[in-house]
Amino acid sequence: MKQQLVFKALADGTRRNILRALRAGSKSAGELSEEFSITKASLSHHLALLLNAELVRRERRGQQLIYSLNSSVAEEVMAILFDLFSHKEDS
Amino acid sequence: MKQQLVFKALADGTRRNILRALRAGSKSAGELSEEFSITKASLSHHLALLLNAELVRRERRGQQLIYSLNSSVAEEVMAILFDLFSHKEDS
DNA sequence: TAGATATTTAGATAATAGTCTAAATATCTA
DNA sequence: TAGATATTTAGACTATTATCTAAATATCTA
Repeated sequence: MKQQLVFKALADGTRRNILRALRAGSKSAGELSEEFSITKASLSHHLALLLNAELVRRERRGQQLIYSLNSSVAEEVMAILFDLFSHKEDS
Repeated sequence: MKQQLVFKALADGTRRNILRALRAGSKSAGELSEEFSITKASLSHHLALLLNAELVRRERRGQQLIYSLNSSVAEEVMAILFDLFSHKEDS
């Protein structure tokens, strides 16, 4: 996991909203685009960053590309935060 | 807690390193500046963002300003991540 | 295979962010 | 109170990023 990619990906509100939208289940790029008031091109850009950070997975189903959450990276982020804020004397 | 401020603050590697540096205990701006190869002005800028996000606390001791970790916000961030990656059916 | 649909990629633009130097503010001490 | 020390603030510059339109790619279906 590349920390920098993950934290940069999480730094944008639209991308966090995309993750939230995917909690209901996996969705195609087109389905997601209906929920956001940005162009499909911009959404695709955000999805590419989320994918690059491994926060989401992608699989093709015919003409569509289906995106879904990758929860395991969230666990890694939490571990990093836990470490980041753990006072050295504590451990 | 303002999510946007916290995630933006965590998106920069230097700022995450500042948090790491503070795990050993609270430090003054000057002490911190010895550990980073940027100007005091730039460091001050980063500290202001961390403070604004409430990831660190600050108190004056004479001429010095002492910075320390604010672990409670880390816990909040973890809760948000937990929520962000929790599939709706699960809850 | 042509045309339609789904999505991404390319290139441009405007806003945001990180860094620097120089100047300002706050506190201490002789 | 004057000068020294510690830190921040102001203003400028460059790099990065979010967004858009237009064009390209991939897949399906008649």
